[in-house]
Amino acid sequence: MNRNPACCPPAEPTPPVPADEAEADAHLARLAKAIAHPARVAILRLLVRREGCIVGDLVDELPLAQSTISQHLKQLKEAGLVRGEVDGPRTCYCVEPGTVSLLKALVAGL
Amino acid sequence: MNRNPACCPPAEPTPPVPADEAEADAHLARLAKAIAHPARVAILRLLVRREGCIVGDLVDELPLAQSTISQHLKQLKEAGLVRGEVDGPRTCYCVEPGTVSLLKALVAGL
DNA sequence: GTCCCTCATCGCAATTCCACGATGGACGTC
DNA sequence: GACGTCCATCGTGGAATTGCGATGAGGGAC
Repeated sequence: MNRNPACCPPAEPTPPVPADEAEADAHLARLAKAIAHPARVAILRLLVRREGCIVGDLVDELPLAQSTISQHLKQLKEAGLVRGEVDGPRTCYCVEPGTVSLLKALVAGL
Repeated sequence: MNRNPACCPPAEPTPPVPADEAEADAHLARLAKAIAHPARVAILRLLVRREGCIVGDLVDELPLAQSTISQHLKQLKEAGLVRGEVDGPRTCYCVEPGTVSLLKALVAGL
């Protein structure tokens, strides 16, 4: 069940740096909002643990409907924390390490 | 304007440690939600910078109504990131270092 | 006492979030 | 081709956020 195809270990371009004050606040707020729900934290953790994950795996692990999980994945993707690549009939999601690092840096800078 | 009375530098009890997996997720989600808005990030940063701050100072710094800022402060307080103490007619807010440390640790542990 | 200043709280409207079932597109398998 | 699996999206309710002005409690100054 732990499929780890060549979908995920990508060379992310760069962990971009925060710009000025207000923009850093806004960026941190957006990233924080992305993980401001227990289900999304759980998803992120699962994706980190096994490097990449099929949606069906997440549906098995979490007590939520498939559509709900898909929605949470969308939010994580829009925040840039996660990437999804179509792998035949399935979709493989994986974390975007650069964005996660940026989040950690922004929080550490508080 | 930078008032720093004896209100704030308190000896916070302890930075409590996360418990099991699901509870850590929930706690991280709650803290993340507290900073999931640019205004709250800005407030937190201001409180860190000058150690403690009167509400009026925040109203001067931020482009928001007094009632809105008071509301954001309430959310930060409920998350435990901030503490408010009445100082005569005013109220002095300051960060709760233990909770901030916990947030940093939880994010770093992703 | 009477003002005035500071701030928390109370509606209220507009928006967004959260969860779900249902639908449908894309892709293998046969 | 027909069928089944996997998943994204739509539509819909209910709840929570976000912003504001208005109100009022609490304390100093006089």
